[in-house]
This record gives sequence, C-alpha cells and structure tokens, in this order.
Amino acid sequence: MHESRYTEPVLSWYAANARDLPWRRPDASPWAVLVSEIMLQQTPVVRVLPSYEAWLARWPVPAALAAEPPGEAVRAWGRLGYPRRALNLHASARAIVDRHGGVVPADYDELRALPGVGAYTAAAVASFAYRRRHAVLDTNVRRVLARVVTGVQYPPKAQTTAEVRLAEELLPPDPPVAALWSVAVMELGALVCTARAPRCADCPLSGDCTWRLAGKPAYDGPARKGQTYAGTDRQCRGRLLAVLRHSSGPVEKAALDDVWDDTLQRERSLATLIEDGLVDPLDDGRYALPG
DNA sequence: GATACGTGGGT
DNA sequence: TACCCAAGTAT
Repeated sequence: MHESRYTEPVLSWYAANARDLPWRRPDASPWAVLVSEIMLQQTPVVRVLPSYEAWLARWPVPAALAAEPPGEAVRAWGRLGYPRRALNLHASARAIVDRHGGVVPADYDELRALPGVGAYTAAAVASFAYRRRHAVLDTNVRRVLARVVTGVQYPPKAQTTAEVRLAEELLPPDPPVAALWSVAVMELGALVCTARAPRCADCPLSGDCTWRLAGKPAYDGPARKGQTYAGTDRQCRGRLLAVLRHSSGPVEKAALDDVWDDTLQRERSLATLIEDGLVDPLDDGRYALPG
C-alpha cells in the first residue's frame, strides 16, 4: 500500500483552498460532525450553516436533544428539506444515549446502525470525527474519480462496487492522512471539479485528469432522471408540515385544508406524514408536531 | 434497482 | 422558463 500520485497535489490544494466550515474546526465534536453530515445530505452548505449553528447552540450534546420531544427537532429543522432527517437525528440522539452512553460511536458498524446513517455518513463521521480509515464516497468524490481516473464526465447513476474498490485503493494508508484526503477530494469536487462547469484551470489534478486529457468527452449514457416537484405529494407534504412548524401548538384541520386544494392528494399526503411520524393526529381532531 | 423523499439557488 | 443539482437513505 502506498500513496497515489494524486495525494500530495490534492492535500496541498486543500491546505490552501479549504473553506473554513464550522464542522471542520478542531473544536467540532463528533456530535457536531454527525449533525452536519445529516444536514448536508442533499442540502447545500450555504443553507445548512444557519440551522447547524442554531441546532448545536440549543443541543450541544446528544443527551440535550434526546430529552426533547421529536417535534422540536422537526421544528428546528426549518426549511432544510427532507424533514425525516430531523426525526432520524432525534432518534439517533436517543440511541446514542441509550446504547452508547451519550457518546457518538466511532465504530463504522455502530454508526451505520443509527437511523438515517447510511454508508456515506457512517464513513464520514468515523473518518472526520475520529480519524478512522474509511473510503468516503459521496457525490463529489464520485465525480472527481470518474473524471480523473475513469475519464468520464459523470459517475454512474447508482454507485458501483468498482467505484468503492477504486476509492479504497486510492485511500492513503495512514488513517489521519486518509481522513484528510477524503475531505480534500470532497472539497475539490465541491469547489473546482463541479458538475456543471468544472474549473479545470484551477485544478491540482488537471495534468493527471483522464477526462480532461481526452478532450472532456460529453456524458453519453442515458438521460438522468429529472426531479419533478410542482404538484407532487412532496410539495404538498412540505406545505402541510410548514403549517405545523409555524404554529406554536396544535392546529385545526381547516388550517391544513387551506394550503392545498386537491382534497384527495392532501389527505393522502397527511396520511403519509402521520405514517412517517412527522405529524401527530390528536384525539380532539387537531394536528401537531410529534410529542 | 427504481422510487420516494423538500427546498432553493444557479444557469 | 425549465431544468439541473445539492456531503444520501430507506424501502
């Protein structure tokens, strides 16, 4: 096992160009790293920052969040999107208190067992919070490796075992260096090797990049599925939950009926919100965030 | 493996 | 404007 030719250029680039993000500071706790990773799932950094600061000010340790009702987590989630992540984070806090003495576990499998923590997040927390050696394969890393090593514009739609194997091969042998490498490649993908208009002129790997050296051939695979949103159950659920977030207490059914015209879709969406544990139907006919 | 799951900014 | 994309996970 040895360093790849990519390691030094990427680490040097990172040292000079990394953003000063709060969850990367030396005083960021493993809990802070976990909170950031859950919030960053499909949500851009700039929108996470305010919610992250407020969240950790209010709940600086897992036990603080675990002591609150889940609805408080959903309310504090604000407009980050995918509010089930708030529920997952709350449930994770309780599991960390119940099973791990209030300390975020360092072990990959124990992290992976927490609700809402998948392969990426478990590797990220183990790596960034505890300097363990794990391949961290997010959308940024996948795109960088696709271009630099594989020579294609975009990675496959679904993660492949070949990608995992490649990421593991490129992982520096020393655990702390591996953790630094992972965050550095992610940052490179976020700032330079972007999806739309990569800034190859600023890339420390431009001389090594298979895709660039091949003339940046366009992606030739099947069209990638677009996400429709307007008029969907997702939008309807978002409207309904926003009513509850903005209310200090339970709301009448009429308040929910007001925000979506299609009755059938509205009722269906409310039912799934209840199923998901994001909304609590009270005995008196009103609705509330989960207690 | 495909689909559902929020929200908003960039082009 | 319409579409793409953003530190994914669960089913």
